[in-house]
Amino acid sequence: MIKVYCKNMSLSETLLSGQCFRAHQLEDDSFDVVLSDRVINVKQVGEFLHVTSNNSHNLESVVIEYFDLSRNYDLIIDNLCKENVDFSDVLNCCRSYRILKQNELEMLVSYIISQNNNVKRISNSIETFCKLYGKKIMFNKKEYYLFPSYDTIIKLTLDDLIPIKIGFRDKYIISMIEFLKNHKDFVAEIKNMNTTEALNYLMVIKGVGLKVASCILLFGFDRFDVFPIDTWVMHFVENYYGLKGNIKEISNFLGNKFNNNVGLCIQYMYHYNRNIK
DNA sequence: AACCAGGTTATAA
DNA sequence: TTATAACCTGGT
Repeated sequence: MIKVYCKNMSLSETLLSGQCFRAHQLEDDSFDVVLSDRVINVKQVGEFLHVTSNNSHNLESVVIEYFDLSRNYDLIIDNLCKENVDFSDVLNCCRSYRILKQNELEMLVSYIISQNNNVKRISNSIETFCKLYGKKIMFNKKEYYLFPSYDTIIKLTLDDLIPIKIGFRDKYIISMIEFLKNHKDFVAEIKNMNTTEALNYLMVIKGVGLKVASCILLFGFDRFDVFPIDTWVMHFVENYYGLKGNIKEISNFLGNKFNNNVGLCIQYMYHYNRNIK
């Protein structure tokens, strides 16, 4: 077991907020979480995370990256509070919430599935997908399945997707697969792009619009200058700022307000509206 | 029994 | 260029 310092972070708030579809809460309030290459059990004890895993190789750095522990959220939030006093109560409510750095390919598939869908069904679909096509991991006498590899995913057909129960989104996954076949190194490619380039690159895939592409960049590539505006955020802006408009108008409003941290702030709005208020 | 869900696409005005 | 219907499916 290793202990990792996680000042001012809330594990449960972070994992249960809806950004991650593969965290399992256990009776002792710890979580089993399936990461890219391993399963971890993580429990918060004060300002530390106690972590075990089936694979202890580089475990500390893996945990630090996944929970984004090297970023100074207090500093970011303090600065945002100064610039946006009218938003400070939301910011302060979200101080212990972290943006996870999740697997890129998993984010791509997960957020394509997420459109016009609910969290429970999304989780079920992803779980089935992993069970069918991912590598099995035994951890604490339980079965877990890693997210399927690139090489496995690009071989899948429309028929292979039937048991996943994703309805009309199946053709979008096929479009993604065709895209992936031509871009084996898409992760490295995106890392070398600015955010606008990366969004346009991803939106070539049928079923990936601005919202889904933004979520992929936010949760998979820790890009905070994106606009993951969904129905929850639209409701928040309407209730909180009395602003009604189309996505473009809301984007302009938020972009001018929050600049390079607009993605983080929008995620806080989502979190605040859906999980706190 | 409808209604809705972390949207996108295709079509029409 | 902007607005609106249609979309699989199961959870509530």
